[in-house]
Amino acid sequence: MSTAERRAKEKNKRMTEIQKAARKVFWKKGYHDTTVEEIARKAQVSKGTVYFYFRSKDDLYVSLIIPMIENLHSFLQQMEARFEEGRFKNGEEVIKGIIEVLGQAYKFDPEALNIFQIFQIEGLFSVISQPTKERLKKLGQTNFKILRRIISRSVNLGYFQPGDPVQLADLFWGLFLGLVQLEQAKFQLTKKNHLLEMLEALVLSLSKGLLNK
Amino acid sequence: MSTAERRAKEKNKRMTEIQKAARKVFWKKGYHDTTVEEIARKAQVSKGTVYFYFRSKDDLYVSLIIPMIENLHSFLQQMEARFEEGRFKNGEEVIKGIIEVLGQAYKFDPEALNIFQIFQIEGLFSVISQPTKERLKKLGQTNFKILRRIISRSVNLGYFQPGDPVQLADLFWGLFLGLVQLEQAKFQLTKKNHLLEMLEALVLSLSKGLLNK
Amino acid sequence: MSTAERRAKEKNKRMTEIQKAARKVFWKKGYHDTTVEEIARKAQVSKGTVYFYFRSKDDLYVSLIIPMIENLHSFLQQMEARFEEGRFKNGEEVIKGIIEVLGQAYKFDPEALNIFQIFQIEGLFSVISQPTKERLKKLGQTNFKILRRIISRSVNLGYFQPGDPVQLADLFWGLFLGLVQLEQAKFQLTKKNHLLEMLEALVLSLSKGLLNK
Amino acid sequence: MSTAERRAKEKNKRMTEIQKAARKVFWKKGYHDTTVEEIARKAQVSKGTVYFYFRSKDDLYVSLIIPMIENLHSFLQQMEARFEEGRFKNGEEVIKGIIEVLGQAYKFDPEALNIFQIFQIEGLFSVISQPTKERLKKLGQTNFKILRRIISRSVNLGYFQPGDPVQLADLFWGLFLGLVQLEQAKFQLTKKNHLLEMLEALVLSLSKGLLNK
DNA sequence: TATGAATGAGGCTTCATTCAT
DNA sequence: GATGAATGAAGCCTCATTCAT
Repeated sequence: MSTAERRAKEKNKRMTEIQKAARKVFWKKGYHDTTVEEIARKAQVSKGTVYFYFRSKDDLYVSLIIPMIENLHSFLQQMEARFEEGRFKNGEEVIKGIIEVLGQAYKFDPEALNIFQIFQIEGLFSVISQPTKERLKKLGQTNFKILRRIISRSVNLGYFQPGDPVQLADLFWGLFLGLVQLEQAKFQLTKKNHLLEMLEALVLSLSKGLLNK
Repeated sequence: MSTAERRAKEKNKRMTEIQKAARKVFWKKGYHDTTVEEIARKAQVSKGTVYFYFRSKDDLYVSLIIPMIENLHSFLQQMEARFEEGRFKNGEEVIKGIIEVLGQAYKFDPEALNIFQIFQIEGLFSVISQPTKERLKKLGQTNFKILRRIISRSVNLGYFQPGDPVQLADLFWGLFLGLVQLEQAKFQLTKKNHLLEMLEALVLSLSKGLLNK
Repeated sequence: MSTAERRAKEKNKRMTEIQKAARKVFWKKGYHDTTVEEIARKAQVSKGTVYFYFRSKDDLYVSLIIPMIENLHSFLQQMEARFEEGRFKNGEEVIKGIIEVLGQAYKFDPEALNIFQIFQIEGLFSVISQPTKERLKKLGQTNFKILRRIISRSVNLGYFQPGDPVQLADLFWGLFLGLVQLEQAKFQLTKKNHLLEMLEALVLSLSKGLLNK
Repeated sequence: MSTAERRAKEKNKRMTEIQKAARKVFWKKGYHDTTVEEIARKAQVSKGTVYFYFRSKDDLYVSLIIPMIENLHSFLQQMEARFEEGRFKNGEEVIKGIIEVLGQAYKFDPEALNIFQIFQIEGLFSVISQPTKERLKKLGQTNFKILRRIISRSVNLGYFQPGDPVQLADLFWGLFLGLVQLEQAKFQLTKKNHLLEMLEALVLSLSKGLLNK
């Protein structure tokens, strides 16, 4: 390994460590109540170092969210591809598929997902700078559009009962967000997380209601 | 009307005006990014006046939420009473009832409801002071308990499919929260609000999935 | 009694009540931590009323101190007059006389005396506005000069041991201030006040030390 | 000298500079009328820097006083030790010893001593936060107790006239406080300080009055 | 006269960000 | 590259004072 490579690796490691620390603190205290100071302390580096790797607090924050969204994007794309290939034979399988994607995203990085919500409710919070927000918005919307497309085609295929596909997508998305939220609130008390089980239960409930049988 | 009365009315009006302004700003920017300065400006009063009517920023914030929670409490209590009187003949009616209550709460004060969520995700945000949080927590939990009780009895009555009532309550609550959230995000873009329609659609979807038929 | 007289009396009563309340609060909390609000509340009047009778917080504050200084002035003048009349036959009587004057001043208004100290240590505190301070300074110095004159003559009469009369005056004055201060500190704990006894003891101790025998 | 050492020294210097500036301002204007702004300006640093070195205004304030009290504590302990060793042959030597200790304390840091008084009259002023006050109180009381012990034993040894040792301790302490105060007030005018001479004179006066001969 | 709502200057403190070493 | 001291903008809050009623 060349010196340059080792350097790059070393650099990368530092970055990752800072992000790891940042994730913990952001997740525990929220954006505003998190100080760069605390992140630096937890990452065992100086404040200056944090600013060496990240332009700003915002930047660091977003760096935690992007992978999460991209990950979700990747899962959704895969699902859409499989959908196009005709792998989903009926509505129940589609529901299961969607729920699975959401579950995977959650498993990928539960903490990032939590942070991700903040972005989702950005109508409520302007936790991040306007340009950053725009960038995230775009990414989020792209994902949402894929979801809509899948649902829309499911309706066309007669898998789902006729209805507004946008509304159905909202239903899924909102359900998911709400449950994550709720789980988090409860997690504070019980330190146990039931989201995955919840999602399972959801499949059963919804599959009987939404489907065209 | 006596002078004293007019004064009292005048005073009350000012308070309401400040709250109105506060609601707008809190709702637009979130707790942290809202400055008392801006609230005062929007309410066309001085900062001092805000502090004349409210002990602190927290206090003002909570003053917006409490009525909402209490309102929800009242609706839930009414529903529970009706439930005890045997007014709900089957699971579908229970679902409709619950959705209706949530819808009423939303209609009562859509903005407050949004703010209320912040409290729901308080694990993520420590947006408000500890004592204030405790106070809200208690109120919120009481409401949640009523909801659980209703669902639990519905299961016992055979209205709903057997299952964990807590999980079902979570399902409703999470669904509701998530949808409100989503609607708000969309409201930012379209300025149109579909929550009530969404809730309607939800009745149909869920009633077919959850019910014991 | 004419209407005008009754009015004047009524007015005077209000003022006195405010001063009474002010004295209590100033004495308990000190100048800075006392709010006009609290004085008004304790006097059962509105804040506006306080400002009707007193130009400012300073003004009210000083209004409590002036009588105290004037009272001391009067006592000192009386003593000096008696001294000139040759009523004090020896140094011990002079010491007793001085201590008595200080004791009387204390008895006259213990609280005001406490407040009065603040003025004494005005080198340390600029609790009051400059012009007000000047005014008080002058009054205080006048008193101090009388004290010096008495001591100076006592030395000339051979009552006291030769020494700088200014220094002796300081000794008395400082002793008195220090003791009052100490008593106050202890008063916080024991709620008992021993100043008068202390002054008695002082006579004994000093009379044996200072006198020319 | 290593870079780290130089840095540490530099840092220490800054702190001292801030304290120096703070002392001047606190001493001139008193706690309340002193603004952090002014201290920062006088120390030629930004407000933020003051808070980098001191947690709060209180903290800075106390940092000026503690050394003084500790210094006094050390002197008193030394004296008590010498007392126990039988170094003080008679009452006059004890008085001289006490006065000397007080004089040393004054020499150590005249300004801090002045500030210290504010604490002495804390019944009157609640100049500092409750916890801070408690901390100071304890330190102050410890010193006072040593003084009392010395006096108490002096009485038992027949050095002093029978009497309440607490009262005698008060006498010394009050005298000292009062004189310091007075000197300070005069210092404002003459810019000359006679405290040490005053203390000398005091020895003579008191030694003749208090002693058992 | 009396009230008390309203004001706004000013104080303390936090913290993201910069920069000399 | 890394550090951490230094900065200063900005936020919350208090309270003496004013003024319309």
